[in-house]
Amino acid sequence: MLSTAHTAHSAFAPMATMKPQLTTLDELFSTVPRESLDIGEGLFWQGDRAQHIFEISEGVLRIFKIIGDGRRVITGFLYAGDMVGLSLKDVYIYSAEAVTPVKVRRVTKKNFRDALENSPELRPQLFALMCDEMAAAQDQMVLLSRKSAEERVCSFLLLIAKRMHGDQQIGRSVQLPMSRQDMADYLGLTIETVSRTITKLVTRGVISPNGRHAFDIAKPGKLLALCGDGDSYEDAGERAVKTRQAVWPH
Amino acid sequence: MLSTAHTAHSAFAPMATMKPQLTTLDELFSTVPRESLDIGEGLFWQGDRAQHIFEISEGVLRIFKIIGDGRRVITGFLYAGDMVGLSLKDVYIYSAEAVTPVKVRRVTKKNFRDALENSPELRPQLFALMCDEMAAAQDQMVLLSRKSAEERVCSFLLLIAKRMHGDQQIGRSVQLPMSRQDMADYLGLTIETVSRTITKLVTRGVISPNGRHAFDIAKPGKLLALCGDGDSYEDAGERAVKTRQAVWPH
DNA sequence: CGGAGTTTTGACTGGAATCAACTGCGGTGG
DNA sequence: CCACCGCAGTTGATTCCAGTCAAAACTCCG
Repeated sequence: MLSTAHTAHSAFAPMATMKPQLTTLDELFSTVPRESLDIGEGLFWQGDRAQHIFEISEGVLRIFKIIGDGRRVITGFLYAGDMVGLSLKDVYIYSAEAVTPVKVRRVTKKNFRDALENSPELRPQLFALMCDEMAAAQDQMVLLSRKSAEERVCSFLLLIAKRMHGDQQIGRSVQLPMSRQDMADYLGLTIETVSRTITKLVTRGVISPNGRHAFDIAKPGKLLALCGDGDSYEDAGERAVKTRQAVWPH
Repeated sequence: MLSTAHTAHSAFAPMATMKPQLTTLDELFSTVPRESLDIGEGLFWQGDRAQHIFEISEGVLRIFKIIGDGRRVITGFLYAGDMVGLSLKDVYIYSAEAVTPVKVRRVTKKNFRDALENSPELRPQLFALMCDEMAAAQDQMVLLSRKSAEERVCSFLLLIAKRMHGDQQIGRSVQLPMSRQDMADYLGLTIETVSRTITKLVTRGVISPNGRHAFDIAKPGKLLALCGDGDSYEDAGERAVKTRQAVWPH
């Protein structure tokens, strides 16, 4: 994806290792056969010995944790191209299940480590991936910590809309393959609140249903305004700093 | 921008660089002079150009995001030994302020990248750090998504108690240098709810105050039971998997 | 057509937020 | 030394948003 350095590189050192030098993380997985998961099937469970790292090549996966009395928290939905299983622990600290039919490829942690050590080009890619994941986790903390039910649902619709269109721009339609329960467990709400909130958005003409698991975004501007990210500092530059200091003086 | 081409040569020509090989991340920072921050002083702000990575050598820092209308979410407290500023973005996506007087060292992102590329020993350390951070973020999502006010406060007390004693075992006393407002913004509660919850814990004899910003843990077992992590799957192994499948069948 | 699972809708409850008053403490200066 | 101020924290009264409990409606199947 980035970097054209490998051309120069391979000219000097193709023989340094027996393994072929990789230039993208995708290539690492591309030689492995794909495995299929049915809807609802688990890829691994919280507590399993963590021996593999997976790349999703098709479908949607949910990642979740469960605490004592059965409360479930979905910490993320993963789409084609995402990786899962990255961790230094020797057991997985969360579970992964298929939301839709899923195809994945797996490599062992050892092979993954070796590939990284052998390819300087892979490392920044992994670093970038982990940073993105961290940023997403922080956005989710903001959502769970301070956003209203309506803001949460709107944020979610926008997130999935972006995901579906390659993170570039927001499309006019959103597919929501997951159940209302999944959404609730991701947004820190109940299934009833999610349902009511969606109904309200439909009634107000912000979105319009297209079956139960798809919506058209009728008023993208309105949706954006309702998601609670305000005049988001994300692209406001210097001015943002001023404002922020005014709001939180010390 | 993040060309890594030069490292390709280093396999053949380790002398190509003047820099000494480092074996721990600490060493990378150890040559740089320390900077001091007063209480409440900012290290950097959300939106600033991200040019440095910092290591905290003393004190406590708060990391937070602010959304439009002034809502603040503290995504973490950092202690001596922690690093901050890791990101691939060219601007910081959160702000960092001193909770107590703080001493930090900084290195440029470029130096940081170079050191990583030159030292195979550093990379797993960074990877481990990022994985831990990710795991902490997920635990925080669980807290914010599904825990009651009391569970949140108890979890927080246990977290800080662990932090203070080098992550090994929980001490009998907890120092809370941050204000109630900071705690509230970290736990997704209001200042009043934090205060009331602490009062209740004191009344019930679970903890006992030691000034306003320190507590003794009178009943560690009780505190652990109240934190909401239940018969935590974290150390339950195989049995946990069974139970989980029973609770969340498909 | 029927039945099970999912989603929606309705009535009511409750836990944390909000609004407001008060307390305690540390610093400052008369 | 202590009266005063300002701030952080506590406590109390009330509100409200989302949760809970319950039932109906819709879908997807066989």
